[in-house]
Amino acid sequence: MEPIHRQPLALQVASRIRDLIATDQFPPGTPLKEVNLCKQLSVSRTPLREALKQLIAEGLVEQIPYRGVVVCNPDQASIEQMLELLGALEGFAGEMACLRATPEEIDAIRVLTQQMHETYENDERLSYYKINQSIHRSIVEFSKNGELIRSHERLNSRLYRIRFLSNRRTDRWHTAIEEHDAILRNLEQREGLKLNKLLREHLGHTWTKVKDLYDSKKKHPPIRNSYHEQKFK
Amino acid sequence: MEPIHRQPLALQVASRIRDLIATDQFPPGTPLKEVNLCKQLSVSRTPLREALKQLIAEGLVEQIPYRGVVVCNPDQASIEQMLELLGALEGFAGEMACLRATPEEIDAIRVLTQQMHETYENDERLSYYKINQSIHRSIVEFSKNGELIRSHERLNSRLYRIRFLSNRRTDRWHTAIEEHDAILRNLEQREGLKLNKLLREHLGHTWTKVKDLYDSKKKHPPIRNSYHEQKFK
DNA sequence: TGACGCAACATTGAATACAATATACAAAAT
DNA sequence: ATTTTGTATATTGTATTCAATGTTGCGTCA
Repeated sequence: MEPIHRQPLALQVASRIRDLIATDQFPPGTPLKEVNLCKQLSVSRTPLREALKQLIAEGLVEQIPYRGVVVCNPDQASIEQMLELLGALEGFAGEMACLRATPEEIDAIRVLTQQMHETYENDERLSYYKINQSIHRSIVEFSKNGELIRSHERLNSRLYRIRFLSNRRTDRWHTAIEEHDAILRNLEQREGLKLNKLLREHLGHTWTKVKDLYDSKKKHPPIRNSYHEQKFK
Repeated sequence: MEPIHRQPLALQVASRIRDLIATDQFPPGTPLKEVNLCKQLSVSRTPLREALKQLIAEGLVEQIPYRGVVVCNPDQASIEQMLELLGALEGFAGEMACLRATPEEIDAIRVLTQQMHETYENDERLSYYKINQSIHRSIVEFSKNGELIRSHERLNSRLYRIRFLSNRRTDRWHTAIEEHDAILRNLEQREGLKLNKLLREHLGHTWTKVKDLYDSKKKHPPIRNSYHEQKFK
């Protein structure tokens, strides 16, 4: 029988903060002050600190001794590295999925790819983004490698926000969909090596999108709303 | 001038426990009771708990609510998955290293490989193990991808103990060294794809070694010295 | 004899109190 | 005027206390 899963407070706090970061409510640079957060989340410092420790381990926030925890603001270089690694993980996952995915699972990808086309027709960017995420997550799941799935999940969550922000760009939308068609085809035909290459390239293109976003930001630097932001440099 | 790096207590505690697990002083199944460890390490529960949270995030220990933390005892399936992922990471790292390693860095690998030969001649297994680790770690470093390096480091540390234990087997030693020669050759000639494949296969062979160890353990189950061990099942 | 219930104990979860450290600002010295 | 230094304050790091939960073992009752 399925055991009941408990959620210690620290875990709940961690997921909440994760969400707040992913949805840009805690943008990079935000100082996560313990007493403030305690009040906002109605928990005491102990579980909050344990949650922060977890986020530190995930690389979502960074800690400076006696100075506190701030939301990470990865620079271009580390984002490029993260996407490169994500590409490697997904590529390998795709290769394994070609060996291990069941026909039913491939059907599921087919359905999702079809839905992705529909979001394109209807210009629904948010749905597109979510379906895109689903497809990639599914492919990784079908590798049937739990470690790989967890690694991917963690890295992906760190990139969630930045990829979401770069999703507004519409110029690469069409080619992205074509790439997904190719991904589906190669999965259907169990062409592991080709799928690996495709996925790595696909993520490489994501990097160019993100890079454009960054470059345009540099020209028009956003107004900072937190006077604390520069404190830690 | 080089800044002084502080080590919060929790971090120090975490590395200490990590070492204790890697060196098999805390074998799988060992319950990590907070008050005990506090006394042994002379710290209070708060930093200890934060350290444990970190180890949980790393996957080195697992926590059951209200029942405590125990050293993970990964089964064959998850070890296989971990090694598969490690192979993918190292393979990809090797591919990138072919693009990015400097000649001096490749020289360093050459030196290490030579030293590895010497440990083989002199039958020094511990040195062999450590040099082997150095080579693999170096290749990953030469990928110049910090994210990849950290992911590899974490996964590798989880496998440290089990690989160390399986290092006693001597029958695959010679072929392993030959593989390392091939790895060096392909790195020198910047044959990224071939090196990728080689490294993945190399790790695949590690799996067969580990598997043999496991299988022999099954026939002669070790005597358990902790009466708590079975408490959590 | 075996199952159930209850109580005592052990252990973790959470909150609070206290100590260590860093920052900011003002006063004093050059 | 500028730099330095001391002190107040804010914030994190650590220890301790209290509460919640799980386990064990014994006694009672069918």
